[in-house]
Formats: sequence, C-alpha cells, structure tokens
Amino acid sequence: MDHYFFLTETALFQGSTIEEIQMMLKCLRAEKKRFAKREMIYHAGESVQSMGVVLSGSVYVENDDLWGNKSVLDHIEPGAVFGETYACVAKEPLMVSVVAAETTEILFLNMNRLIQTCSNACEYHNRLIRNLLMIFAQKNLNLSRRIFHTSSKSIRGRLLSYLSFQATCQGSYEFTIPYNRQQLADYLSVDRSALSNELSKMKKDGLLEVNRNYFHLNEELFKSYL
Amino acid sequence: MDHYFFLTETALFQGSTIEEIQMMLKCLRAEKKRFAKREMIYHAGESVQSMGVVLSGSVYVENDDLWGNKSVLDHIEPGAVFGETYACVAKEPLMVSVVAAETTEILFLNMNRLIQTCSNACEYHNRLIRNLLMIFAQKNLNLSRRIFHTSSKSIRGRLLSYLSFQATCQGSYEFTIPYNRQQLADYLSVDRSALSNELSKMKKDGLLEVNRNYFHLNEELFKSYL
DNA sequence: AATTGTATGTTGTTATAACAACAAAGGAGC
DNA sequence: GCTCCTTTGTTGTTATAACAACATACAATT
Repeated sequence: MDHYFFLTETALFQGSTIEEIQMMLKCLRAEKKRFAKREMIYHAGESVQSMGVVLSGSVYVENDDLWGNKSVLDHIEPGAVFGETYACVAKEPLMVSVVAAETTEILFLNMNRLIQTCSNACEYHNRLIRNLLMIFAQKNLNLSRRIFHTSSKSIRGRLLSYLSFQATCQGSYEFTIPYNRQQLADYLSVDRSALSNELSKMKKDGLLEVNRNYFHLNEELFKSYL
Repeated sequence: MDHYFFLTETALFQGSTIEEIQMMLKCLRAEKKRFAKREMIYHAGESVQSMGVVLSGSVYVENDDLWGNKSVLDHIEPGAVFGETYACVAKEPLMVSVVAAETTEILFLNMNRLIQTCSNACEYHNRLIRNLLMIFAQKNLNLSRRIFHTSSKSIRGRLLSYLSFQATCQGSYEFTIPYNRQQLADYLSVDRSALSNELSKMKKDGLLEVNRNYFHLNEELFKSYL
C-alpha cells in the first residue's frame, strides 16, 4: 500500500500524517480491493457496512430505475468517498448502485469501527470523524442544491437557477460546467433534446451564449430575472 | 433551563445523562431563545455558525423563490435540529429560511465549539459528534429519497415511486402519509390539482384507494409496475 | 482523408402537466 | 343547524415538455 501520501490530501484524512494514517488504517482494518471496468462494487437493494474511498480510477453512482433506465447520479474521483450514508444507516438498502468506471482501486472502511472511538482511544480517530462530518455536510449541500435547481417546473426556470448559481459560484458570467448535455439533462431531470431546445430559445432571447459546456450569460438580462 | 431531561431523548444528545448534558451545554455555551409565531429565525442569504435544536413549538424550513412563491421544505419538531449543514460549511449562504410555525424555543449550538474537541477533552463531546454524524446520514438519506421520487418525469411515476416506498417502509399496502395534498405536491414538485387529478385516474385504473392522507394500494397491480 | 462513433442541435407530433376557475366536501366555532 | 374557512376534487384550456427521428458537428482511429 503506497497510497499513504495520497491519502493525506483527501478530505477524509486531511490533517493527519502518513504515520497516523498507517495506524488508523490498521486500527480500522481497512481493506483494499481492485475492480475491473464495469464491475459492480455495490448493488442497489443490498445493505452495506463499509464506505469506500477511491484510491485510483473512478466510479459511477447510478440509479437503475424500475423500467431499466440507467441514470448516472454521481461520478466519484480519487480521494472522494461513496456509500458513507448507507454505511451509517446500515439497515437501509441502497437506492443506487456503484460501478467501476474504469480499472479502480477502492479502500473499504468499516463504519462501525470508524464510528466508535477505538479501545486504544487513538486521538486521530476523532479527527477522522470530524472530517467525515464535513464530507457529510458537503454532500448534503449538494443534494439540497440539486433539489433547489429542479424545483422550478419549467426547463428554463431550472436552467436559470442552475446557471446563475454557477455564475455566482465561479465568480463570473463566463464559465464552463462539468457536465455534457445528457448529464446536465439528468441533473435537472429533463429530456436532453428539450434541454438543447430551450438553450437555443434562450440564445434567441439574448440570455446567453453557449458552446458545448462553455456558457456566457448576459448579465443584464439574467439580473432582470433576479 | 428545565429541558435537560427532554434532551436525553433527542437524536443529538441520546446516550448522555442529564448531568453530562448540563456540562456539555455549558462547555458549548449553548443559548436558548424564544420566537413568536411567524418570526424569522434564519434568513435565506445569510450565513450562520450555529445549528438549532427545537425545544418546544416547531419551525418551517421554507424556500422563498425568486418569483415570490413560498414552499415549505421541512417541518422541524421538538427534539430535531436545523441549520446543521450550513453551520458546518459556514461560508455557504442559506438557500432556505427558517420560520417559527408557532411560539417556539430554540437552543442554539455553535458549530465551531461543537466540532473541535474542547480543551478539557470532555468525553461526552465525542458522542455528540457521533450522534450528529448519524443525524447527517439520516438527512442525507431523506434528501436522496426525495430526488429519487422526483426523478420520474410523469406525476404517476413519482406517485408510484413515493407510494411503493411508503408501503415498503410502513410494511403494509394500507397506510397514511404525513402530508396533505398540497404538501405532497410540493414534495413531488408537481401542481396540486394535477396531483389530485392523477390520483383519480389511478383510482379508476384500480391501482389504489385514497381518502385524504389514507392510501390502500392494490398489491397485484402495483407489483406489475414493479 | 476516410470512417466510425458520439454529442449536440433541430423539427414536428403527441402526451401531459400547469393553470385557472369552480364545485364539493370536511372541519371548527358559534 | 348555520357560517366561515380550508382542503380536496373536477373540468376545460393552454402551455410546454417528452418523444422520436433525423441532421449536423465534433472527435478519435485508422
């Protein structure tokens, strides 16, 4: 395991030294596993006791809905975690599946071990829990934000909400978004072609310029929508 | 402050004795405040450092959207908390407002004090943080679930998703839900009258019986939708 | 440069949700 | 019982999103 340095830079382990992390992982009896592309890591419906830390590669969190449609809910990159919620509420069956997007190494941490301060009362443990708390808060915020952006009933409303947030967030009316059309459509829960269409209309109305994932909002007009 | 016993039964303080809670509150320099009905507790746009515990009364978490529509996102009852996410990510301005639904007493806990293990290294503190972690996990799950139930593009799809979850959850095809029509419509992000209408159609199709917030699903037909 | 595949934009049709306005039912208080 | 108020259901109209099918643009590979 030569991932210790890498881990010092993750949200979960930040603030700990390599030595501390080594101790913690031993104490938590962390397990590393490797997955091939498309391999299922967690199946919707099962329940889990461990959270995963992506060491290399990446995974999709996806929702295989009742009618066979798949939609990607999240893409977890190295250093980030998944399954933390379900590992905390262990009785709860997963609503989503986790699949390796490519060849991927995952570090599994048992949540029970993580949550209860260990018998040897290692101090680092508490930092870990506090870090986890911040990760939860951040995920929470992201979920709330998505609900917020999808609460308007029109596609334009959703776009206005999402795009003005991006502008605020990135501190400029010119920015790129981390989604392609299909992903943006999924995020906003709308049809892709309808989304493209609405963007065209907004262009015609002079609200914005678009090229692929690059956007340039018309400050004046956007503000008039407040 | 005669709320100590009450607090032993809350998700946040459970597992602690009255004496421990007294010590913690002192250590955290908790502050109690009283609000009149309709009084604003947190304003959308501001940022906060404290989370609130509802001691008595109750509060609404609401979303005053850009066009003046209000919609209730959550109703927090005694023992439950609000603002924990924003208090953790202190730089983040609130997307929502919190308003007293009636005469309400709130206990405010400063998140910084809560998160850093205090200098006198009180043991109870760690339990508090672990409890908070579970609260976060639960909120997370609720948010995910709502996203899940609103991901279908038809009203019927959303209802099927929500109602089958309720049935599973309550362990019966007969159950009541904690929302009236308007609240359910808000939760599913659809128009109330359209929702009523769709429920009628589902009745005609023999999918269910409804009366106000009481539902009886037709097991056979519901399953065929899987 | 040619080829294949994927992403995006466009259009027309259809389904359906929003909206508005009203009717009916339920509940609280007198 | 009656009045007032809130909640729920109904209907018809309109707006709009989904859908399907195709065209175009872009990217990667050979």
